[in-house]
Amino acid sequence: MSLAADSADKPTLYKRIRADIEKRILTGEWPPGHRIPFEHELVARYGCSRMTVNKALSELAQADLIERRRRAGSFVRRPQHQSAVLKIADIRAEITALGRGYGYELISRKLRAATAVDRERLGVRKAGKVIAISCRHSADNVPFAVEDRLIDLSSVPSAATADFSREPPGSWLLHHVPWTEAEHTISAIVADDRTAEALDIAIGAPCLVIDRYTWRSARTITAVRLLYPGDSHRLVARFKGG
Amino acid sequence: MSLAADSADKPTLYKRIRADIEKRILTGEWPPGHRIPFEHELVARYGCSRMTVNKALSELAQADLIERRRRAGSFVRRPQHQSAVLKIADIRAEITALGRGYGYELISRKLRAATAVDRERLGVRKAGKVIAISCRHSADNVPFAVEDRLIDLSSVPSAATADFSREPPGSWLLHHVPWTEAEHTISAIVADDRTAEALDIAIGAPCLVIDRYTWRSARTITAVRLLYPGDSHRLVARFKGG
DNA sequence: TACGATTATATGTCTAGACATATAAGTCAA
DNA sequence: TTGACTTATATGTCTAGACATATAATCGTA
Repeated sequence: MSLAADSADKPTLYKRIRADIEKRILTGEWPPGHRIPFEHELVARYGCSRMTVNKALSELAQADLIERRRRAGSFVRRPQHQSAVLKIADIRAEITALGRGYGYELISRKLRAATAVDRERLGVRKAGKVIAISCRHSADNVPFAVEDRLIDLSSVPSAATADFSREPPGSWLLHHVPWTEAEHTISAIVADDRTAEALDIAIGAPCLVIDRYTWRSARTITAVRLLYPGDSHRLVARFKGG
Repeated sequence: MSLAADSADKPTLYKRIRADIEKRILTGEWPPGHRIPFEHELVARYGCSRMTVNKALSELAQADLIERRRRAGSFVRRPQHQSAVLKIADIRAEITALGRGYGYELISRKLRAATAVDRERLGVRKAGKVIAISCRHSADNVPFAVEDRLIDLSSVPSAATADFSREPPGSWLLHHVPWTEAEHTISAIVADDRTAEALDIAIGAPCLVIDRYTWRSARTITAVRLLYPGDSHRLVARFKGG
């Protein structure tokens, strides 16, 4: 019944208040829509100032666990946006993390003025230079994914001199272009003859396709298409809060 | 040069401070590793109390945009975990949001004691009752996805009396089971004869597979496998933060 | 009954202090 | 040079107030 935990704690008071409330929400004791105690009630219960309680509630609100409404109170939020955190690591890091030997092979690299197709793929209007890269990643010498990438040189001029024969472009970009936004589109296809050969699978075998479009501050950086053998590779996403 | 915006603003001061800093980070003006001004410097710059600055910085820290280190200062964070927010809406909501007509068809519903296969799929040890559901979702009368679901009745007893002939189990669960965690595995297969018929596609056509495993507080709730036609359906994920 | 004005109230923001604490940096001795 | 000790400092938390503001509830009126 009592909110306050009397045990001697290391965590600070506002963190304890936040954890207490979070626990009640996560266990379902306070279901979506439930009104949590008013600030002044929590102040009385924990014997602290309003700012301390306010900090705890503000953080819960920032984490979308509760919703605060003036005059009405604070309420447990309904699982609103069913979303998942999809971990799409840099492929080299991903393979290394699995404890497998990473292999990289540059198939082609072309620096050219952007064609109409390039511009459409990057979603830009102005003509400029681009780098088109095709490469293959492998794990323990087994093909893992083939990559087909376009980099907008006007956004990332330094890419022109990067050595993509040794370092995969995804890894290079990750370390040279900070704070990007991206959009992923996931779909499935069956392997055509070229894809089948590159991935060493049968023609007609299923492939998982990830199209990623990356930008920073409304500025296109790169567009990439990744093809994985569909039956071997798995994307794992964990989500919380829905 | 000046951090302060002199224009008459609606937003409160701490929000303006936060936005100012966020902008500098997102534009790359303050790259990863850059030390942002000390609290006392911002206090001087904005002419406010330390608590106001502290609130702005605390929120940036909670959003993982900056890292705060005692005695050292606050630093722009490196794009650390390459992750994406994958929106996987409830299928009915997803189709409705697209402005298309939603159709639902219950194929089978069985209430049974959990078999060994069921227990393994749910990741539970104890035997108990489960509901096995097979159903199909359609958009404008075109098959959209087929669903094969298992619900652990010991976790969700009320599911036993739910009417799944009219409401899809995913929607029902979303509204009756709050705050869950889930793990998604995405892969690709080619359609076998049964799948091909259910989705009205050719045998051997690509299919996108989502396996979702949902629990709450270490308690399994449901395991579901969704099959989408691979060339028509697209999962879109946006991510932000490196 | 329906609508408009008033009021009460919970949250939102802010201040000017305080003490705690982790730790970078400097100091000094072995 | 290395290690141990000290100190300065930036952040972390907290208080006891204040006024602002959105809005649910109430009351009065058409």
